[in-house]
Amino acid sequence: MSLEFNTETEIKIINAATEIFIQKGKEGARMQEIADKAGINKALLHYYFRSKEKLFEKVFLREARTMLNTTLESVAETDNFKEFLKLFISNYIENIIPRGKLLRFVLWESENFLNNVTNQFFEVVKNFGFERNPIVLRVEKAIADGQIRKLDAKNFVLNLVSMCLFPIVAAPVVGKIIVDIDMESPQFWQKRSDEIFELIWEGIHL
Amino acid sequence: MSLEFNTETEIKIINAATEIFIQKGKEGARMQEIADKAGINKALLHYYFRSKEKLFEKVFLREARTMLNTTLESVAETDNFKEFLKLFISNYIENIIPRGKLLRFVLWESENFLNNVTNQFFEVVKNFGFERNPIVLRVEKAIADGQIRKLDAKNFVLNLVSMCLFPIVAAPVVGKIIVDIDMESPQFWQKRSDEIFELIWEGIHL
DNA sequence: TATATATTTAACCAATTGGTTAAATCATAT
DNA sequence: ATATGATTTAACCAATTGGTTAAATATATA
Repeated sequence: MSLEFNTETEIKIINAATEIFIQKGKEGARMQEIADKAGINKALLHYYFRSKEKLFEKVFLREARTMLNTTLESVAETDNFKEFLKLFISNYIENIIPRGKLLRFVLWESENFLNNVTNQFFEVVKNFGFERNPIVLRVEKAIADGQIRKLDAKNFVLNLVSMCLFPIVAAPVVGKIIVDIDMESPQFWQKRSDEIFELIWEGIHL
Repeated sequence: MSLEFNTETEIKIINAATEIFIQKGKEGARMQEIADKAGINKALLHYYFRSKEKLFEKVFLREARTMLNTTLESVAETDNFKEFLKLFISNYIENIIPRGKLLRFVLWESENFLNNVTNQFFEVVKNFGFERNPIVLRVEKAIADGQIRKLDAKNFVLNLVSMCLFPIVAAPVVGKIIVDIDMESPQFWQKRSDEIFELIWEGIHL
């Protein structure tokens, strides 16, 4: 399915729909509200995108792709794995912070589009010029080069990504539960990046 | 608000509602479907719980509480921090695995009930006989006792919880994207527990 | 100007949804 | 046996929702 939107109206619609869908979910969103936010009427909305179902699918897939792109865009190019790690963590967190709600949305709605998400993933990876997940590849290389100790690369990447993403996904709850932290402040996330790096690096360096 | 349900019918309703709400979310759930699953009719459903809104609130808060209880139930009592860590990770993962969908549900719907979730949290913590998050307390004690190196306890706990929860929250997507892993197999999660522990322990022991 | 396309207007529709009502039935305990 | 509360039945309602239609109008292009 093409995810390119050409005409101005198409773009206005998709942007409005994206905002509403992320905010309220597929079931909670209302076609009328989307039309209003796009500054058009319902007739035209259905004229461009036949049904809510089809509109949602386009929105969701584009956003899923955004998430994957954001991930790969956070990968720094450097032969020094220690530096790579430090940069990835701070880049990734910085890039994801403004997308917490989107992340929750994707995780919540993804179950109905699993195969499509898979396809998006491999397309994005290919677009970046890789055959497999470049982060896993990078870790495997670091092991082979003797830059870090032997470990299970996939679980390691899962750990790395988890520490970056989960606190952002769960920010509303975590922010309320853990007192004395302000999850809106850049300092918190800066310090958090350092703490993640330190824990990981201490746990893997030779 | 009381979250105790006494009569058999109340329980049947709450259980049915819980299943449907977790599966379809607040907006996606249908009162008729809940009544059907509870084996009663819509009139009786509204006779017990006046509105969808009120029914949902009770369901959501009880489930949020379940999540928090599950977390604290995973805390093992042992003076040896290394052992504590090992046990917590494997217990927690084991306890959460059957609740992945619930976790997604809570994270997605929580924004409208943030204050209630906060209250639940402190109630649960108090029920377990603590004044503050017992895991954070435990880490602080381990530092004070010289069992691990100095570090930011809150960020450490955030890291710990993230590595346990995120892969379960994101399991549907992750399972599709990372090939060669079967996230349904107990062996995968057993090995994952070991990998998490190893990474953390290597990163914090003296 | 003529033609084609984009957009609005506004009414409309069928289906669904949350919720109500009143009378009938069932169960149970006094 | 009867009184009380639990449950069913079944019809009903108003509001909302996704979606359609047809005619009018605006816009741009040839």
